[in-house]
Amino acid sequence: MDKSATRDDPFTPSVVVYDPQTIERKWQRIWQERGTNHTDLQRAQRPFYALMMFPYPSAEGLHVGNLFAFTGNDIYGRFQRLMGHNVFEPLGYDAFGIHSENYALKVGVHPMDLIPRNIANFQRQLESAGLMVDWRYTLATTDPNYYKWTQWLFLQLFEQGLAYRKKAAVNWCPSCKTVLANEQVVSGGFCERCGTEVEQRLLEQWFFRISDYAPRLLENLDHIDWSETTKTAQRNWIGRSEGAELEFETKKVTGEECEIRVFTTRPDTIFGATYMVLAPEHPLVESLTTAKEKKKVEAYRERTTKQDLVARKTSIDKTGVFTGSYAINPATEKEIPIWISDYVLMEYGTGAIMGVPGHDQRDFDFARKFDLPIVRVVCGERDDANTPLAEAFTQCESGTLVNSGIFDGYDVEAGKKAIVEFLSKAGSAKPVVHYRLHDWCISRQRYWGPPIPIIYCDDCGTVPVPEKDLPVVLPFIPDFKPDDSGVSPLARHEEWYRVACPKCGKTGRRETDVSDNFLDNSWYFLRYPSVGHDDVPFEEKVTKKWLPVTSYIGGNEHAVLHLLYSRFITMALHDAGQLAFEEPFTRFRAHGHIIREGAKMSKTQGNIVNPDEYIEHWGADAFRSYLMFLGPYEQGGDFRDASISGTRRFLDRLFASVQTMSSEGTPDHTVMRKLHQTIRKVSEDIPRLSYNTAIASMMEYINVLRKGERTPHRDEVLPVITLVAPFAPHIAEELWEQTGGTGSVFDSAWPSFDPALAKEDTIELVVQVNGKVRGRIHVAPDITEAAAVVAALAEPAVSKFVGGTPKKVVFVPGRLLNIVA
RNA sequence: GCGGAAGUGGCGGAAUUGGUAGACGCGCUGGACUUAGGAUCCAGUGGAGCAAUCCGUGGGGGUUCGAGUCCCCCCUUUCGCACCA
Repeated sequence: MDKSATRDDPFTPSVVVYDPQTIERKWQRIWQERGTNHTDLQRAQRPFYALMMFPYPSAEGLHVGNLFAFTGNDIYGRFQRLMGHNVFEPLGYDAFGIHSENYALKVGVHPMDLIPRNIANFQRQLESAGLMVDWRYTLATTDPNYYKWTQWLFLQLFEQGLAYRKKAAVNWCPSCKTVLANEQVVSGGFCERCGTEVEQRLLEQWFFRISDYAPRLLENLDHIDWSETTKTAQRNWIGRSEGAELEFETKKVTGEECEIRVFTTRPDTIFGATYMVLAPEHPLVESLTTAKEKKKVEAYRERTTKQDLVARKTSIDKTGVFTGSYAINPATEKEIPIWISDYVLMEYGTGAIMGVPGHDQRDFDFARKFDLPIVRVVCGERDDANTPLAEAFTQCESGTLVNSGIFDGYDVEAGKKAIVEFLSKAGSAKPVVHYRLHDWCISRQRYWGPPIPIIYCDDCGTVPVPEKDLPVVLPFIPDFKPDDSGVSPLARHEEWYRVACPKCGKTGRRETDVSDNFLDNSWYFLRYPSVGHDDVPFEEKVTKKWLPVTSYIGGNEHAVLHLLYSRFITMALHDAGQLAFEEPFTRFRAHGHIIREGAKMSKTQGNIVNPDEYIEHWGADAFRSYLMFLGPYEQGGDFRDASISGTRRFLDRLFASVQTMSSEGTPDHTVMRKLHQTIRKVSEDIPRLSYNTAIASMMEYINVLRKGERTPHRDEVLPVITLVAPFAPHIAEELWEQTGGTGSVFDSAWPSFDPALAKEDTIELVVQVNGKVRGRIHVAPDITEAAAVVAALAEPAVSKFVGGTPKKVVFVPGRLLNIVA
C-alpha cells in the first residue's frame, strides 16, 4: 500500500488524492451539461414525487437548517432513483410575505429588486450543495405567472361560497399606522418596531370556510401515512369537542324576551351554573345592560377593544362587569346574573358561557373575585354534597352528581346524556359537536403579496375579477411604507385602485388587501409539474401522473397551518371537480432541527453556520454527510465543528480504498459477509430516514475493509460507491467513473442484497445466570436449547454461578440463554 | 395551564419486537511512520478495583428469568398553543 496517498503530500503527484473542491465543481458542471437531474415528466414509468418544503429566500442567504432539510429529502430522492423510480425533486421559493417587506423597509431596497437578488444567491448555494433538483421546474410565488393562479384559487373558493367577508379584530399600531402580525407584538402588547402600545381594530376581512371541512380534515388523518407527531398536532388544532348547546331565558331592558345560547362540554353541571358570562363583543350585551350599569359596561368594552389580541389572551387576572340583567337557569329555574368578561371569547362556541364555578377553574377564579355563589354539583369518591370546594373539582371519571334534583346519583357521563335529553324536551338544549378550528383569515393589510382579485362597485357590490383579467398585477410602488392615512399601501395608488367594474363598467374600487402567505404555499406542489403550462394552474395529464405527492418532508413548525391549509385547498379543489384526489401528501415526515453546541442558532448569538464556508473547507459531500450523521433526522441534532472531520475522514478512506484496491485473487469471505450486512442495513435505514445509523454502518464497513492495513479487493469496494451515493453524490460519481462505470451512478442500480452471503456461520450466544451476563459462547446459529445449556455449563465462568440443576432455562434462539439457578 | 418530543460515557449519539447497554463519530491515551505533525496508519478508551467482581441509561417504586425499552409516582430540558367553555 502506498502510504504517501494523503492529501497533504505535495511530493507524490502521481497518486490521485481526494480533492472535493475539484471533484464537486466537475460533477456539478457535468450534471448540468448532461441534464442528469432532469426528469422526463411525460415519459416517466415509475413516477416518484419527492417534495421538500420550499424556502423563503432571505437576504442572509441559505441557512444551514434549510440545507439539513433539503439534504434529507435529496438522499431519499436519490435512493428512490437508484431503486428504479423516476424521481422528481423540484425546488422553488416562497418569496412573498412580511419578512421581505420588513427587511426591504429596513435597508431601503424595494422587494421587487431584493427578491430576485436573494433568489440568485440561494440558487448558487443550493447548487453547490449538490441537490438533485430539476431546476427547469422551479417557481417563485412572487412571479405574476404563479400568483395569477393563486388569485384564480381565490376565485374558485369564492364561487364555491367558501370565501366570505366579515369583521375581525387586528393588532393596530397607532404610531406606525399599520396592522401588526401577532409575532410583531412584543412583551405583552407593544409594537416591535416603535414600542407603542398596540390596539385592537375591527376591519372587514376575507375568510375561507375551512371550519366547514373540520370533520373531514380530522377523519382523513386516520388514513394518511404521516408522522404521528404531525397528525397529533393537527388533531389538537382541529379540536373536536362533544357537548351541548343550552338556552337561557332572559329579558332585555326593553322587556322583550330573548335567549342566550351557550356551548358547554359539561351539561351535567348545569345545576351549578350560578351566573352567565358574555364576551364583551357579544351582540346582546347592549340590550341587556341596564341604565344603571351602562357606564361601567361601556368603559369595560372600550378597554377590551383597546387591548391588543395577545395581551387579552395572555392576562391571567380575571376582570369583568355586571350587566344588570338576569337569566333563568333552566334546571334550577333560579335567576342568575349576567356578566361580561374578556375571558370569554367571541370566536369560540357561542361567545357566551354558563359559569359553573364549582367545576371549572376559570369560572371558579371569576366567582371568587366577584363574590358569586359556588355550588358543588359533582363529588368524587371521597366527598359528599356538602364537602367545601377549595378549587374547582374538574375530575369526571369518578364523579357523581349531587345537588342536581332528580339527577342526583348519576355519574358524570350518564348525567350529561340525561340532562341534555331532559332539557331538549323543553327545547332548551341540543347535543352539538364543536370544533376549535376557526375560519382562515386571508386578508393582509400589506403591500408584498398577491392582490385579492375583487372589485367593489357601488351598483353591483362585490364583483370577482374575471379570470381573463388575471393576474391582478401588484404594482411597483416605490414608497410602500404605511403613512398617516392609515389605508393599505395599494389604496394610495389611484390609477391602480380605481378600476372599471367588470359587470357594469362604472368606476369601482379594487380590494386593497393582499392575501396571506399561507395561500401562496397551500398549492405550490400542484404547480411544479405544470411549470411552463401558462394557460392552466395545473395541467390535467401531468397532474394525474405525478400527484398526489409521493413523499413530503418538512419541518414540524408547519404541522398545523401550512399542512392543514394545503389539505383544505386540495379538498376544496377536489370538490370543485378540479382534482381527482382529496389528500395532497400521501406520505409526510417531519424532520428535526439542528442546534449548535447545545444552543439555538441565532444572529444575536452569532453562532450561525454559514454553509458556504463549510462547503468550501470540507466539501459538500462531507458537509452533507455530517449534517445527516449528527443526529436522527426526525429529531435534529447538535452541530459541532469538531466532528465534521469524522465524516470527511470516512470519505477520504473510501476514496483511498478505491485507489489502492486490487482485482487479483478473490474477495475475503468475512469482508463480503459484512458488505452484505451493510447493504441490508443501509437499504433498511434510508426509507426510515435513519440516516445517521446508515452512515455509521458504512463507516463500520470501511473499518472492516481496511482493518490491519489490508489491501481491499475490488469486489469488496465497488458496491460501497453506490451505497454512499445518496449521501455523497459527487465523490460517488467520481469513483464510479474511475472504476469504469458508464453514465451516472444514479442511473445504475442499487446493490443487491444476498441473504446467504450475509448469514453468520457461528453466532455469539450470550449466557446469563439469573439474568446476569456470565459468558458468551460461539455456536452454530441453529443450536438447540439442550446443546446450548451443555456448552454453557462447560464454561467455568458460567458453571461457578450454577449450583445444582437449573430451576428454569430461558432460551432465545440465536441470541441468549438464561439459566435460572 | 394544555399538548408534543426528549433525558444514556468527557461530547454528538446507537440499541427495529422486553434479550450482550454504550454501535459509529468526536475527543482523549499509547504506539508506528516522520526533520516535524494540528497529516496518515495501528491499538486502547463507561466508572471503581491488582484481580475475581461490583456499580452503571434523570430520581423513586413495580411487573418479569431478564427493563434504556412495559406500568405507577416525581424531577428536569425543550418545542408548539395560550382562558377553547
